[in-house]
Amino acid sequence: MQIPSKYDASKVESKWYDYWMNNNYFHSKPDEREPYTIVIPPPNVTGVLHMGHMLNNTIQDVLIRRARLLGKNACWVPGTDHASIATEAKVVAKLKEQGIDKNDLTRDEFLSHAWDWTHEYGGVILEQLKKLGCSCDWDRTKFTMDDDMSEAVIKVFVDLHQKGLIYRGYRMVNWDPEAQTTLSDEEVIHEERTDKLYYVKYQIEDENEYVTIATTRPETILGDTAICINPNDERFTNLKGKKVIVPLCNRTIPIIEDDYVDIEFGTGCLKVTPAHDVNDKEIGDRHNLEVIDVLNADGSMNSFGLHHEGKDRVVARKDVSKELESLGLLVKTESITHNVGTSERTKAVIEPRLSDQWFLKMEDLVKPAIEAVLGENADIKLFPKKFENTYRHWMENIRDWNISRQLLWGQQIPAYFYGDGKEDFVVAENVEKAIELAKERTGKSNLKAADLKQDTDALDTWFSSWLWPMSVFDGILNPENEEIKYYYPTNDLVTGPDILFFWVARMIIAGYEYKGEKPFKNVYLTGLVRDKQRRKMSKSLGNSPDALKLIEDYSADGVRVGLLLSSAAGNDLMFDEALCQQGKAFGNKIWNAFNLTNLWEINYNIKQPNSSKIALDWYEAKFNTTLVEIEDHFSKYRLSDALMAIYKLIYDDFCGWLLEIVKPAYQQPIDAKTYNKVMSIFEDNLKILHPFMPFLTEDIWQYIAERTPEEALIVAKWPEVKPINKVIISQFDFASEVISGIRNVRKEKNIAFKDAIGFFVINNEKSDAAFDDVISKLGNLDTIEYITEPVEGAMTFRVKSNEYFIPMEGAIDVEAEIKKLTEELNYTEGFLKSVQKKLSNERFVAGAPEQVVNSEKKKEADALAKIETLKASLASLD
RNA sequence: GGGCGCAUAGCUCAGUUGGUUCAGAGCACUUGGUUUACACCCAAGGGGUCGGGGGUUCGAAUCCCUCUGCGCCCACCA
Repeated sequence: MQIPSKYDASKVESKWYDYWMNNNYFHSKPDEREPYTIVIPPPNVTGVLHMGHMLNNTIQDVLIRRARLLGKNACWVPGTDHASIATEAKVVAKLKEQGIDKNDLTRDEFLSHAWDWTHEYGGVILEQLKKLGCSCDWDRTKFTMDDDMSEAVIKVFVDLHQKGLIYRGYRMVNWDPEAQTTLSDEEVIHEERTDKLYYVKYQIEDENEYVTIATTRPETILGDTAICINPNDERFTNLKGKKVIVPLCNRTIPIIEDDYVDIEFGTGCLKVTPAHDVNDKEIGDRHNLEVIDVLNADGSMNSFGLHHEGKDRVVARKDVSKELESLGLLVKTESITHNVGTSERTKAVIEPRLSDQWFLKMEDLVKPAIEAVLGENADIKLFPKKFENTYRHWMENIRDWNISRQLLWGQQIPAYFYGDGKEDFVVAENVEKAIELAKERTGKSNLKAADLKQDTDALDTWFSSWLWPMSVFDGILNPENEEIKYYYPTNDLVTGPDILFFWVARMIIAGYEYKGEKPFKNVYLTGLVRDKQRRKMSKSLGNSPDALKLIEDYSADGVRVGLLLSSAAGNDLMFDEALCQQGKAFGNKIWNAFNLTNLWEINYNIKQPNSSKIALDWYEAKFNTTLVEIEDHFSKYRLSDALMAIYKLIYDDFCGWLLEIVKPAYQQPIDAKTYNKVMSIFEDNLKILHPFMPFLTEDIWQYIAERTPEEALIVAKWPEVKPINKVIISQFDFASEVISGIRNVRKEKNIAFKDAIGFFVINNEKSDAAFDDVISKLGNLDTIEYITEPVEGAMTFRVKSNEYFIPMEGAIDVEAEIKKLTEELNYTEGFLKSVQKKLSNERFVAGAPEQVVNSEKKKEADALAKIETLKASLASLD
């Protein structure tokens, strides 16, 4: 048949992707087969494909395609996440470019812009996944803000509220002044920073004495409502019960005593600002202190900032310190290294801020989730296992989850206020139900929708994505539907360890709460993709390659192989384009192997050469050995090792050895029996490689034979393991050493391969002659003759105790031969000595297992035999 | 501050219960090669006191202690 001499990946890849789509192979519906399900970690709806996604989704596709080949009902559900804070930030920025201020828009107007944006960019990343070859069931594509998905979120909120697990509280929360929203504890990243520690004097009321405090935030002095000392601090007994005057605003505040104060730190005096520090808030609560908030929502000073009003807190800090200095109240400044909370998304420094927020009580919810991963009969396995510790630590120290966000893009909190009081609200799925509830609560039967004001906050994105494995199958709204019963729990979850808490842990929590069952059986945590210098790949560094450009340059198959070649689970992946090149070269190698078989002329009348027959038997044994190895790797999620095993099988064993052995001489035909067997082996190779290189393998598969759509490789049957002939493998290994020996002699003596040579063997090992025809072919030997006496005037080499002779035309360098033999003899004698030393150690013979002792005895015997051979050779040269 | 993990060839990493295939793989490197599938190729080869030190054992890359150097997660001390 006519095939292109070069493999054109870009054409081939789109062709087969279309073919798979048109034949609906990615689509799954419940049937009698065993399901194999993966839900995609939904990428941000407005995101673009980066290397992390490439790795992640390649792994998922490998797992899905393998499951499909194993005959399971493979279902990979794709989708995107509305990513409330990230998307809202992007929309706000875009509006700003157009001169529109978010605050000038109504809620509906803003949301309409956000939806426009979503519709414009929303599908991009999913299209990119198709280029990578991902075999997702696109008919099932979900978005976390689809109507039914949102409905599920609201239903869960109402339910948790009814259970008393969701509550509203006035608490110190993490405030992002840039996004102007609260964040959960998980969204706060602690960064080490060096700042100034300011020492400031406060005058004691009615005295000309001062106390000095240390603070990193002088601008909050204006919010001070007490000075605190440790009651046991003997230095300050004179201060007890006195008052001090707050600098700048000249308010009088008390000196209080609390054990919290560390006598050793700073001056031992602490300024207490309950509005701007979690600890100060607690002290304030204990001592009934006033709370003075000096900041606006955007981090600028409010009217309590007096003449600093309107300045950003950072600017105000400097200005206040200058002012203090000019007043002679700034004693000194020091450098201090401490940790500062920053926003995961906006990088802004977090302000502790008091406000009314919604919280989810976690204490009881986490219990089944802890048991599921860490219990005695753990239902969920993490790969690699080391993350179980991290998981445990987080789960056991969990605090209530702040789920409200002061954002518009997301599910709006279904709480409806009927009055101005903090408790004057009802929680319901919709306004109609809310009115009913509000009527009951207030006794006012004339309440209308217009009388109710819905809470303006939206829910944390993760409060929707934690339902993902259930809600994509409509498992929340219709818990008894056929799909959720069939596909849930899913099998494997593949994601990065950075969202272990954000997402993975919470899905487990939600799964047990709403299905009473785990959401997935195994969690495969990939590493971060880094560049060659170990730097994290990021847009700002510009070290992240363009994913689509890579696919263009190296083919999707090549990139997939490149990514997987060095990515053990949980280890960071040092990405190097050279690996993609290796992937592409591998594809080329296989294509050329196919090209070779395609060039052969088949003859039905010639007999199968013995060398071909034995080589095919050997390959079958080798293939099955590898197959067993691959199964083991897959069971441990060692995809990199599985791929490497296949790589070596195809590259070395199939192309390097088998094809070379069965390849007919120039312009000679091949016998039909060999040809058919080679092609059937080729097909088996394609099957096991298909999950990794889906396009190339499908392409060759379809060239090998006419196939109906039902016979496509993507839905072929994974090979079954057959019994392995171990003897033939060791015979081959021996033969390959002999061939190596021949090649070495040829190289040393500069004998071209086309010149056939004579070959003689003293078979001390009594090795089987099964592979002699193979040795003869690959060594280009005239004959192999078995002899008992050394050949004179020949190059020699040894494998074990066998000696091989290749007669030379010219003179042999006897000196060099003697030297070579002597070196070999010395080495073997040294080896023998060490083995014998071990064997003469009574404690070794008594203590070691029998098979270990036997193996040492075998080594001894082999060495003795070899020494004999070497000595005989040396004697014959003298 | 608390916890977890890592250190094996130039690079990226395997090495499961201490002995059986214990010092390995891929890449890179060196040398040679226009044999009629493939130079995106073939053949051959060099290269490691298994981070340092100590211990347990007949036997340690593997178990224990210690030191050094990295990485990650968690954390409200100004």
